[in-house]
Amino acid sequence: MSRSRAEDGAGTLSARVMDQIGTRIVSGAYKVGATLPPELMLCEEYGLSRTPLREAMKKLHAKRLIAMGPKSGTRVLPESCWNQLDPDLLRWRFASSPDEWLLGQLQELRIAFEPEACRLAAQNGSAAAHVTIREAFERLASASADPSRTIDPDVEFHASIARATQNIFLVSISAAISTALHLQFQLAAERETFPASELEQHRLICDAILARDGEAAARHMRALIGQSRASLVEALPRMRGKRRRPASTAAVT
Amino acid sequence: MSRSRAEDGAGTLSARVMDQIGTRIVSGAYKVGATLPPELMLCEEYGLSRTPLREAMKKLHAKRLIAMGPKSGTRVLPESCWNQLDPDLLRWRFASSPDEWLLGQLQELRIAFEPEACRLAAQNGSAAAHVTIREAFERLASASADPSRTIDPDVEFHASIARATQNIFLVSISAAISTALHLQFQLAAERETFPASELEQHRLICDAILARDGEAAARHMRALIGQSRASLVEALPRMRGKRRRPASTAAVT
DNA sequence: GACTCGCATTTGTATTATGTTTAGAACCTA
DNA sequence: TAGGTTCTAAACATAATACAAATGCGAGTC
Repeated sequence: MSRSRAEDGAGTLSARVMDQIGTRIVSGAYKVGATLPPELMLCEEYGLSRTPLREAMKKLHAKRLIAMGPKSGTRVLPESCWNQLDPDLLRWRFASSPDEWLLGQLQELRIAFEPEACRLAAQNGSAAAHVTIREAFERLASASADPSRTIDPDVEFHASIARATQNIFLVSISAAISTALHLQFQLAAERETFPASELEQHRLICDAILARDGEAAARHMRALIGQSRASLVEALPRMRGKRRRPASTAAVT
Repeated sequence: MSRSRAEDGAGTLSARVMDQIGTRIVSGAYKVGATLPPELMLCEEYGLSRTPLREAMKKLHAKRLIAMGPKSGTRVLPESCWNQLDPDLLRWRFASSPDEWLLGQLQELRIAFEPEACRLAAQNGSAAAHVTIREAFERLASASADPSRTIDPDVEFHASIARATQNIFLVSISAAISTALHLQFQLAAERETFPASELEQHRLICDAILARDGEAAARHMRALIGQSRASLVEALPRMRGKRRRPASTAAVT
């Protein structure tokens, strides 16, 4: 009975164990390609029975982090197989090493995704969806004095644009980006006030979408992401400067 | 012993049951928001014990199709929560109703990502990755006489571009797109020969990337996706013309 | 009528036993 | 010795059962 039953966050036992093992995989404690211990050994290590352990394994399997087979054991799949957009996986990544490389990867994803989302939101978005975007912007503007309170409206602003596209895939990707943005904004929340230039950029995006000018909205979104990155790289060195290289993303052809 | 043990495809029991229940959810047999039968009832219905059934449920949970709780039962989550890029989910969608709406959604996703992927592949791609792209193109060109044999090289062409970006998120999205493209190309494979204009467009993309001209590569990719869609909408009416509207993607604000 | 308490239902976890698959060793043959 | 075959056993896959925990819902009470 080494586990005090309340030390981890809430949720079921299988969810907590999935978090633990997932974190260990992402952090490299269980290396890619390696075979992790047999189930019975893991049961003993984490102090639980096979039922919840296997349910945790099946969830990791659904996220494509591991492969299981008789006799061969449970292997950690190469990172190129992982479902990198899974919110849980993103949480584990940010918890493990929110380094410059990860933020750069995220930046590239946003540059690909968000301008086009703006274009579609301007083109396809319903009037009600546009109102939601405007409301999120106004909540952001009214909270801009207190940076810690801008996180939620800022994330919601970007998410509401994605929803306005009426595209299920972009909405789904937006869920991943929202998770990552929330974690990223927490890193950058130490600044004293929300930068006025970024707020202005949000306003330009909002206005362009409501005017159904998709091209301008996309352009302003690109500018915002660029600004956001610039303000982040100067805030990042306050953290530990661990450096990670991909090393396996495009290795196996 | 109602189950003949070989009627379904290969794989574990939990995987097969996950496929069945997932298909039913996607097809609407289990409606969004509804509470599906208790576990013991499902066990009886599918003729198995709770252990593999729950493992299947946990995988659906990891894909965010369902939420489970004591007494409250197992509910089908709204589509906006689903991980729409999961390859399994895409398979179920195409099996259920590969209609014009779904292909339009996919088209929008591709327009958002593949041009930017081309730009990054031209900019960041290693020489080896570029060779891989060229090889995929050459396999495509040499098979262009027999459309059924162009499917795999064509999918591999797009996937190799994604890998060349060295961006884990784009590679992950590419896995979803590859699954969808494979299913989509099978629909369009009835044409007699691979269109010469599309092959030429592939060549332009390939050359632009190898010349590290990201802007041109992106432009040609946009053109290709447009052509691909045009050739598909005329091939689609041969299928049943079921019409589906989203109805819940952007409903809950 | 509102509030509390307890019951019944459903999921969550534990335990044990047995079946199935397959990597790897042992063995046999040419 | 090389090659293939068989065999074994380790590990996962499935089953069956029991109990614990949580919670929606209704009965009972104030």
